[in-house]
Amino acid sequence: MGRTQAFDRDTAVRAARAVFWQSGYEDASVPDLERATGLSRSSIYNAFGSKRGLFDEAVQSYLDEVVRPRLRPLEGAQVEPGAIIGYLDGLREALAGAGSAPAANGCLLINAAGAPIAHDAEVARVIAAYRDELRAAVGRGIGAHLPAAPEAERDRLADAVTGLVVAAFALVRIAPEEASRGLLTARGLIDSFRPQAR
Amino acid sequence: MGRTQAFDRDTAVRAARAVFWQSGYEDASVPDLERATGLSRSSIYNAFGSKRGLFDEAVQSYLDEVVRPRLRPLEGAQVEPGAIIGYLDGLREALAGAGSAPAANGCLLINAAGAPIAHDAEVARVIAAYRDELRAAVGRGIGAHLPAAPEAERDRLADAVTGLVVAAFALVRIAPEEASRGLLTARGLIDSFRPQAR
DNA sequence: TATATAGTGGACCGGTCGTTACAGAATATC
DNA sequence: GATATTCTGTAACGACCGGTCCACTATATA
Repeated sequence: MGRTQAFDRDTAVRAARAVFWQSGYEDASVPDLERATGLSRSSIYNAFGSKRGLFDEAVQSYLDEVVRPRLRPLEGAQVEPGAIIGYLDGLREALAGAGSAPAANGCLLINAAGAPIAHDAEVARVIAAYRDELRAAVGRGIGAHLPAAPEAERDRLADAVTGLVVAAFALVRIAPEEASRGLLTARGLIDSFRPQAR
Repeated sequence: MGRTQAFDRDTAVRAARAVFWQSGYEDASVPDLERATGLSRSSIYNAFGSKRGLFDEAVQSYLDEVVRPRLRPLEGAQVEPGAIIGYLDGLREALAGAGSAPAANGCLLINAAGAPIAHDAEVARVIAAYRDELRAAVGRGIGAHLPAAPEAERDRLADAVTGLVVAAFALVRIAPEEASRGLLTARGLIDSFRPQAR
C-alpha cells in the first residue's frame, strides 16, 4: 500500500551525474542537484540518504554507461588492429567537443578526485581499478595493432599511451590544448612504431 | 615614523605557500593561513589585501624558488647530455619523497588549478606559460642527449616526455604510483631512442 | 613626549554549505 | 473510506567561509 514512487530513479541519477561530471563533488551543491533532477530536497534525501549516496550511484552510472561502452572495442579476445587508433581519435573528438558535449568535461572520477573526496578510500579504489582496466585495454589494442613488435617495446608503448590518456583526462579542464596534444602524441608514438614492425 | 614591520614578509609568504601547495586555493582557509604564518587575521589583510593577494605572492615565490631552480640545468645554450635524465630522476625522487617533503604534494599551480580559481584568466595564463617553459627546457635536454636523432623524432619525444611530466604532476595526489610510472615511462622512451641514435 | 604606524584579538557581517524536521497534499493499496 | 507511503514546501540548524571593523597595545621616529 502507499503511494508509488513517481520519478524514475535512473533518470534522476543521470541528471545528477551530469552535475557531478561538470562541477566535481564539492562544487555540486544540493540546490544544483535539486534543479537538475527536478526533485525536492526532501525527496533526494528520502531516496538517496545523502549527497554522497547520490554521488556513489552517479559514479556507477558513469562507469556503466560512459566508460565501459567506450572501452568495448578493446575488450575480448580478438581486437581489431585499428581499434586503438579509433579509441584515441574518439577520445580526442569527445574531449574537443565544443563545450556542449558532456565528455568535454573530461572524466567524472578525475574531476571529482581533485578535492578532499579523493582522500576517500572507496573513491581512490574505484579510480585505481578504472586505470588498470584502461591499461589492459590499451595493451590489447597495441597488441592487435603491432603484432610483430617485441613485447618489451609494446609494453613500453602501452605504458606511455595509457599515461598520456590519463593525463588527457586529468588536464581537459585545466589545459584543453595540452589534453588534445597528449592524445595526438600518443597516436604519433604508435605510428612511429608501425614502419619498423612491418 | 611609526613602528617598523616586525615579521619577515618572505618568510610569511613561504609559510602560506606551503599551505596553498598542500591544500590548493579553495581548501586553504584564512585560519589555516593565520596558523602557518603566525600572523593575525588583521595583519594578513593589512599586508596582502586579501587571500587572493597572498596567493599571488605565494605563486611567484613558488616559481622563483621551486620551479626555476629545478629547470636550471636545462637552461642556457650548452645543456649537459645527461641533464634530462637527471631532471626526470630528480622529479621522481622528489615526488616519491615519503610524504614529508613538500614536493610530494605535486605542483602548487596544478593543485590550485583543480577548483574554480583555475577559471581565473590570470592563473590560466601563468599555468600556460609554465608549461611552455617546461616544453622548451625538455626540448633542449632531449637535443643535448640525442644530438644525432632526426628532428621530427626529437620533437615527438619531447612532446611525449613533457606530456608525461605534466601528467605526473597532475596525478601525484590522486594516484602517486601512476605519477612515478609516468616518469619512468618517459625515461624508458628516451633510452629506447638512444641505441638508434648512436 | 607626541605621534604615526604595526601589530593583536574579538565581534560581527552576509553568505553558503549539508542536513534534519515537520506540516500538508497527493496517490496508492486494503 | 481508512491508511500507508510518496511527494512538496519551507523553516531551521550548526558550521564554516572570506572579509570588515574597532578598541587596544607595542614600538618606532621627530
